[in-house]
Amino acid sequence: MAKAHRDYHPAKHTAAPRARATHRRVEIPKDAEQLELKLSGREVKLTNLKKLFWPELKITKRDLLQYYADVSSVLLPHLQDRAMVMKRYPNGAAGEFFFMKRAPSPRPAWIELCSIEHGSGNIIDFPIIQDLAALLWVINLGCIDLNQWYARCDDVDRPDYLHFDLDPVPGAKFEQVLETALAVREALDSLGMPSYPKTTGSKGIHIYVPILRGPTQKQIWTIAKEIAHVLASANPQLITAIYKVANRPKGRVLVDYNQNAWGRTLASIYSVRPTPKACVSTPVKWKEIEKGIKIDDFRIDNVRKRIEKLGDLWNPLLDKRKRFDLQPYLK
DNA sequence: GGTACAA
DNA sequence: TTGTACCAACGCATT
DNA sequence: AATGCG
Ligand SMILES: [Mn+2]
Ligand SMILES: [Mn+2]
Repeated sequence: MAKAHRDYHPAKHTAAPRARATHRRVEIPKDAEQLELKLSGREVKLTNLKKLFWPELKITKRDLLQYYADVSSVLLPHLQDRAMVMKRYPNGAAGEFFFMKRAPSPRPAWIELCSIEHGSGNIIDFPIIQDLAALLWVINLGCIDLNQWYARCDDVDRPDYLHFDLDPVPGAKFEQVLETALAVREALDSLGMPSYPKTTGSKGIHIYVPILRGPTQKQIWTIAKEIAHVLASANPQLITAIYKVANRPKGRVLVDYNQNAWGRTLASIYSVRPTPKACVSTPVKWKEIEKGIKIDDFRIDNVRKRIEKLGDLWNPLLDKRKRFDLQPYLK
């Protein structure tokens, strides 16, 4: 394999034979402490099912697994073919966490891998979450939210989207995040870029733009940076794009373009977050942002009902067509 | 959450 | 048998 | 070259 450098990161996708049936509702029993589930012929062992992941809310690890099983049909397409960074909370939402990139062993033979060479020469075998069995396997490891790469495994330096990560600087209220989101949409509209918002489930909003695959992550970063700085200068009382924390004016909303970088990730759509109320990163309509929403309107206990009603509002992010062509904007 | 290894 | 360590790492900006 | 940042 050729050596990795800034704009070239070889990767190899190790795929097992596919068994990707869409499932009827999978029901995880409430009375078992551990069990093995057989899903399309794949056995996955689920453990510590009665452990309280949110003690105050009486939400168990079993309940978290059940949530992910229930949303899997809308979630899995967004994870397809992407390396997954695991953020593991074996002792629940308030417990300590650690990041893990290598798919741990032993593991089921059907866990697919994305082997990515890093600039340092390190080669890391990330897991890819391709089906319900793999999803439950990774949640059982203690993952609460899911953090997948922006680029698919067959070309890990050419992402499928550009995004803006809106973070309130201390002192800023969520209303300002909403206002900033609308300003970002307006700027993207004027460039002809389609844009889709979701709550992060934590404190901010993510806005994604589906793009035609082609530009490198670095080129996408450059464009996002330009847009963020234009927005900040046009709305200096509301928005900042300053990278250094100490120089960042208080009470503004950071339009963080810096996450558009190789090997970085954000919490995925439909991820439960390790917050006190078990909030979920939830796609919303621009109309809802205009009307006003709150982060904790969307939680592990009510998002399933919303999905039943609205389907996957981010389905356009998966569309092969109707993706924005950044080519004319590349330097 | 699960393994490896030391005590 | 129990206890503890381990489990990631990029690249750009600033200094 | 080392540190800060997310
Ligand atoms: Mn954020
Ligand atoms: Mn951020």
